[in-house]
Amino acid sequence: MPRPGRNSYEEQKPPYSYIALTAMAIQSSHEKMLPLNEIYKFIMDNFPFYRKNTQRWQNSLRHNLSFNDCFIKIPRRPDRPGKGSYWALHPMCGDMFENGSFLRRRKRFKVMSRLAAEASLGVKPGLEPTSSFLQEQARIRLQQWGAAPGARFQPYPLSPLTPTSETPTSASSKHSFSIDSIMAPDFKSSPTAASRLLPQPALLRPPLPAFSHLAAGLSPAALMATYGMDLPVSLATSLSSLARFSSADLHLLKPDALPPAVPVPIKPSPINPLVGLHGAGRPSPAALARIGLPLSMATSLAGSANPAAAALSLASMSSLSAADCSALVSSLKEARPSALALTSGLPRDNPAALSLVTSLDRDVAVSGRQPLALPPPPSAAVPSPSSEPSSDS
DNA sequence: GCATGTTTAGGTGCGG
DNA sequence: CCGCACCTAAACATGC
Ligand SMILES: [Mg+2]
Repeated sequence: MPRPGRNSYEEQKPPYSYIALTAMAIQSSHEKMLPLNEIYKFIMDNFPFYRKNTQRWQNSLRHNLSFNDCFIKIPRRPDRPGKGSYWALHPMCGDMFENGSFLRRRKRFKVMSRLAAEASLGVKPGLEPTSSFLQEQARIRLQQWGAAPGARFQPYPLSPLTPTSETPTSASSKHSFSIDSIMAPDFKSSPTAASRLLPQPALLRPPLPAFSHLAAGLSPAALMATYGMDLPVSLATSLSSLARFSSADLHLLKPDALPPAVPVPIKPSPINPLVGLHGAGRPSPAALARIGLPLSMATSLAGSANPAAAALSLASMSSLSAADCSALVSSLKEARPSALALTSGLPRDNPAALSLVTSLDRDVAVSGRQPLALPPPPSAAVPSPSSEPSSDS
């Protein structure tokens, strides 16, 4: 029997969960993201208990990374070669722990499931049971595009702050393809399905300058969650280090200051970096980005019988303008599974689709990075005369 | 083979 | 009893 006095620090299991340990490791890093082996190293350096039986607990830890939505992968860019992705905290997960002691957790963080997404979008539930339907939809769509090289992407409304009115989307954007042709192509393989995709405007990533004043203060990981493909770590770091973005900092984002887009098959993470701007526990405007959206808020806003009231309540919680809020709420209802799918990944097994996507990304790099007029900086909170957030129910 | 991820499955403990 | 957070094992895929 082990002596009570002898098995102290090095043999005692720390009272922290794997989630807590991993969050500690990630938050201790300057960029708020770490590769797997660095997470290992942090835990072993700081908790001698985990210097033994590494195979066992590391298996559990990897399970936690995959299973828990609060951990997301940040794709590596060519300027950071290495094994595996970076792991970061989901920008929406906020303060997972009471007071930050890592000992007690609040509610489990879960992003919108497929069923919830379809329900909030008013879409017929599909047949595939897997929760990774976003990736699957992306794969299917891209294969279709690969078969039809002239096709173009629907712009995805990732950031509601993106001035969509200024984007070169023609009136044909209302020519929506049938949702059924996306959701169940295997069951509806009519020849018109592919042609119905046909005229589509170019894929638009939210252009950085449009909301770069909001990028100031975000972690590099949060920025790269959306711009992992386009944003070098160094630029993400310099952006996040700004206390407040001013027009004098625009030179950081001049097109010639940005490196050329690199056609690399990297999965963009379906995360919007604008989250977390309004304090812990507060839903940010980006919470309406449909992706990475906490289920409770997505359903309540999308399902609100009174969109105007929902927008008003959102305005009271954020510093967004009333117009932005109403646009946000309405766009939530109009979101299509294809828009979700577009953000969720690239196929590695389809060269045709891959080349198409990378070429589109080059177009985005040119057209999406023109210097834009900055939206007015967030002023004081909206007075909101009827300040009660009427989340009808 | 090994590192990195994803997923399924079964188990424990706690609180309503 | 149930739901929930958490733990552990293991099968499996993928890329180097
Ligand atoms: Mg995860």
